[in-house]
Amino acid sequence: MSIQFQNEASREGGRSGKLLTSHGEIETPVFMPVGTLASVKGVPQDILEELDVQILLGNTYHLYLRPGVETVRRMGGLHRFMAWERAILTDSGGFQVFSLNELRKITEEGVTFRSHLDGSSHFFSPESAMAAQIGLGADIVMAFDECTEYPAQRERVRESMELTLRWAARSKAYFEAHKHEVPWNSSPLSVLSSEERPQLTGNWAQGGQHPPPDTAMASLHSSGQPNAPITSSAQQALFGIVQGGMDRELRRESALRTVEIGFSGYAIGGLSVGEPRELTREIVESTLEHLPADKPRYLMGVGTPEEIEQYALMGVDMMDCVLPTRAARHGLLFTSQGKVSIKQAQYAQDESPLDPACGCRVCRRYSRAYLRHLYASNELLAQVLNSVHNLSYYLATMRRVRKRILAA
RNA sequence: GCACAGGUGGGUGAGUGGUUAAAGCCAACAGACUGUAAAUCUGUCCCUCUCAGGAGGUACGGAGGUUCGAAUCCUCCCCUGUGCA
Repeated sequence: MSIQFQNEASREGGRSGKLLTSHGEIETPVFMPVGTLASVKGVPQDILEELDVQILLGNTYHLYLRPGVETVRRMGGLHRFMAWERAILTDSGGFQVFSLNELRKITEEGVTFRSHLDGSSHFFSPESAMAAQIGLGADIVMAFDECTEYPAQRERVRESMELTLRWAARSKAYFEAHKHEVPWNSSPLSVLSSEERPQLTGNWAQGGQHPPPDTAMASLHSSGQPNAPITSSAQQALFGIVQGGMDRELRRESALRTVEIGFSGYAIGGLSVGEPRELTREIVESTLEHLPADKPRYLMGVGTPEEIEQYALMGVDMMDCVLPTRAARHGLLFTSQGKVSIKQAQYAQDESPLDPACGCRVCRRYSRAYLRHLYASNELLAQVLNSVHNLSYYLATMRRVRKRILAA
């Protein structure tokens, strides 16, 4: 099977469980740091491990442009390439269709992009996006979707949603036909050290050793009992993405029809695109109702520490957001006392730790005055330390939420 | 001492008679950031008042002058750099 989700406890609509992937087990609800270019900007992998990051995001579009899917595939896939043995999820590139809006052209067949790096022209379709994600070899891959802009007319939202649904079916069809081409071996790599790991020669695609046949979705329910032994075969899982803009009715329809196509998990996409925060919450809430309880639910691109806590307690299992890392690089830090803009003059002489309630390596060691100085001096270390702290804060927030749900 | 080249707002540096309180960059200060084209972007950045649209004052080394009008032209002075004595 591609992925297992075991729901262990629920409370106030929130739930906690385990997600079993080919590269380890993930406790949910989980926050997934974003490592677009096979790197969480500014933070080395060993620190991510120390922070107890269980799963990272990578981006198909960016990695496709550089270093290229073929390069990553030849190096054994993203895990080996970036020396990260825990789980990885890749986004399909659908979001870039949205954010690179000046450089794209969408047709039924797919999207023509112009590279933001050199202006060269490229084409992504559901099929090619799947092929790229299989080549990269993340544990969880996303269907190729269109992230509907906001605001948008209802007719436009519906058309966009229909396109995403057609692309979802195509994504799944291609994925099912080609998922055996994943660049890693069928034995769980996470339990092997680098030395023990079988050398991948790169001819995996030419047949020969295929992973065991897919037993995927069907067995998901039956083996969901809490005490079942954790055995994950090496296979990717494909998630579908619900769209439907800010329209509850279209969201419902999108959810039902996406579930009908059948995926290992379901994402709520198309939010955090400029709409008021309150509206985001309403749409999340009304979309969650229509997603199956036995599959992981992934809210894409959200949010602040308060938001991820809130959504976790509403029943969202997975979230990712660039906010902790980007804000960190820009001097905005999240603490138990609220936001701290470390660049402010008021911290120039402040000897106290950034967040006295935080046990992270940054708060244990450095003063606000020092962090402000690093930032003001444009020292690289500022970005590193700020990112480590923010991620630590996000991860700690989710640990707290899990604990709270499990204690119920 | 002579000859050139210069002295502009916190710094650097444009501007060589009139929308010039004076470009751009830097610094400083504040704000934004939510499936990463982001070590990015936006605003403020001489002083005072403001019914927030503006109003007034001061300002381009100093002092005079020419002109309706000067950072810009002229005279003298002060200072800096380079070269020659």
